[in-house]
Amino acid sequence: MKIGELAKQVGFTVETIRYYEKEGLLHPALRDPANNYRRYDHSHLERLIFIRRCRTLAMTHEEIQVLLQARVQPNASCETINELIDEHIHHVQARIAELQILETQLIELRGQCRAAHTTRDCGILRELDHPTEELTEPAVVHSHVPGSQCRGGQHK
Amino acid sequence: MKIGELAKQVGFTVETIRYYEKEGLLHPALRDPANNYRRYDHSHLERLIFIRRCRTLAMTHEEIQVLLQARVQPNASCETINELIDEHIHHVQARIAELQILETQLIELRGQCRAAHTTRDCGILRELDHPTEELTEPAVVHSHVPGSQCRGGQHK
DNA sequence: CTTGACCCTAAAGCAGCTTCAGGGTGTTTA
DNA sequence: TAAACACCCTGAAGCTGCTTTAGGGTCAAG
Repeated sequence: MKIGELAKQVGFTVETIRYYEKEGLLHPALRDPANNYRRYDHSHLERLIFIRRCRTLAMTHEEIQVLLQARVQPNASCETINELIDEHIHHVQARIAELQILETQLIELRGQCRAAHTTRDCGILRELDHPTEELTEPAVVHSHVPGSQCRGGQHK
Repeated sequence: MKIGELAKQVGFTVETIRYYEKEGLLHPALRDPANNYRRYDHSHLERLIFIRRCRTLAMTHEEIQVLLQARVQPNASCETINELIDEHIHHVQARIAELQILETQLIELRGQCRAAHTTRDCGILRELDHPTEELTEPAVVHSHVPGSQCRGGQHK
């Protein structure tokens, strides 16, 4: 099948599939000599479903690579896999904990200004200007789960 | 003071401070004519502390810009600020909910393989290969909070 | 024979930095 | 006085997982 069909079946965009090929997650497809279109078979589809499942579980490409490797070594121990999942769970849990602290702090902050005043008298701005003790600690330190690299202030 | 000193006082790296200047979060510093070094005063320090606090609370630069704007308009209504914080809280809460679903799914998955077998018999790989009903739904759809853009599989 | 749906590549964009390459400045110490 | 070392500068690339854009072929239907 062609890439559009594959995309539809598996629920990725065609761009994503091409991207996965470039990244080495998906084996390069054979090309139709006539027009250079990619041609896919059932094994590609299975692999993509596997990948999709892993991404749904917020695994990185690196983690997925490990699992894909393991998948083609039926006689190896699956301990690596268990450890990978365990670690991943820990990351997720750590992230949740961080965000819960963040939530608490934000609600506390929000409480500084219940009614609408002028910004001059806004308790929120005041709080942000002169951080209170217990609100000063970084809520979000670091993590590897969903989007850690992008947000969450780990200042140094 | 020079940038290194400022960095130490406020807890950012010098690179981050220069980056903030380039992004427009921080006003460009005056330069020492002798050597072109940046020179900072107390207002820069205050502004950076404000920014740091906001980043600790995982706000985007865009959100911080809004707050910084508001900060210099003492007579304006602070309703915008309240709304911004409220929305931010919602994002964080939504993100937590997503991650909790993810956690549940991962633990369920992990349960498929308690002892270490060969990968051939690994319940985890089996599950990833042939997704079960209730585990098929995307746990992480989207969000704007801490790192949404980077991770979390929103396939299409 | 043109319209529209599909395919291709390479490069840039997103967020918020960090790192690197390449090069000055300034103080201290041998 | 010269080397060593800490600090400053700029511009560009790298990180993650895609998405978007630009520019261009292929192919079936009307």
